Amino acid sequence: MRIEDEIKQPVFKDEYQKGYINLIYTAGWLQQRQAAAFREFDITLPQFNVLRILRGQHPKPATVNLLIERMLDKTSNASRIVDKLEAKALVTRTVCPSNRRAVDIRITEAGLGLLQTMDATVLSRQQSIHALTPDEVTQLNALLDKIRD
Amino acid sequence: MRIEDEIKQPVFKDEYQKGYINLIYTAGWLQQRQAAAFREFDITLPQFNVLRILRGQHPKPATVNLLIERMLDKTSNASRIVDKLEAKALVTRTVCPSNRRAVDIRITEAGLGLLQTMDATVLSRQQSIHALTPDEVTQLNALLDKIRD
DNA sequence: CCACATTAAATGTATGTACATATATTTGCA
DNA sequence: TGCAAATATATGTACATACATTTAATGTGG
Repeated sequence: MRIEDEIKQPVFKDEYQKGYINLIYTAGWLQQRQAAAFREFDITLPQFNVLRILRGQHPKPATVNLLIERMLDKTSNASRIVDKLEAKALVTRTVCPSNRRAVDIRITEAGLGLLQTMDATVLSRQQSIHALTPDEVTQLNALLDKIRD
Repeated sequence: MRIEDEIKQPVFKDEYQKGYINLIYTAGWLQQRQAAAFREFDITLPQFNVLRILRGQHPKPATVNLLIERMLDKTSNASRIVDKLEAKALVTRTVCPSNRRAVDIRITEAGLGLLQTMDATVLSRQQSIHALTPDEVTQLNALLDKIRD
């Protein structure tokens, strides 16, 4: 659907303003579809992202700092997201022996199992972007990178 | 900066996965820049968006329902955002005379004044998207619309 | 006319975000 | 050595989001 119709704003000042709004709207649209898929697994999108980072490290531990570095939203509060995952026994938290300020965070077997169950679902929710041809995705990536230059 | 470097994930499964992450990351990047600009005006991004919708209606009132229809994030809680704006005397809330379930929300003179002050700042924060040529923005809009088809 | 569904908004609760601050540990250097 | 700065994480507070529930007003079919 055209962005004009989705937010019932018939006129944009120019194509740039439309691009700006379209970009933010589309990202939100994609994220909401993912969040909906996550609900049945009783997990949120940031929690899922943290779990995936931990799987990437497994069996090595990660620290909170490493999570922050890798997360899409750098300013989020990794510590409290780990709290929630720990409460669900999807990760463990132990004081790092070599640096007692830091905390070693590890994904548990339960966490790995959950991710495996979810992989198919999550990937299918990312399918919307496959509406683009390979050339178009490459174009999109170039345009987005240029915006952030 | 390339998205690979920004989130320190050197390899993506394919260009589609990269596109997905790039889209969400770039939207967040843009929104954080805007939020930073808003801070000095003691207003948040959703509050600003609601104010702009109200200015669009002015001098007609809007209802909470109309705000929800027009907001970029449809699921957000318009009622509580209006609470905050009302507390700052940027909007007024009166029971709609023709339908006492509904609430007429109007932007105040103070609200209009704030928006006018902010317009320049906000626009300058949207400048990043002007890194694109007119043709490129048009391409971007077409690609985003295609994703949401 | 009235019970019942529908509609509009507000509220409750859990989670996440943004920013400042606190606590504990480690490091560096006078 | 000892003490200040830096580092790693946690916590406090305000705001927003997501979803369910509640409250009040309106519409509707029997």
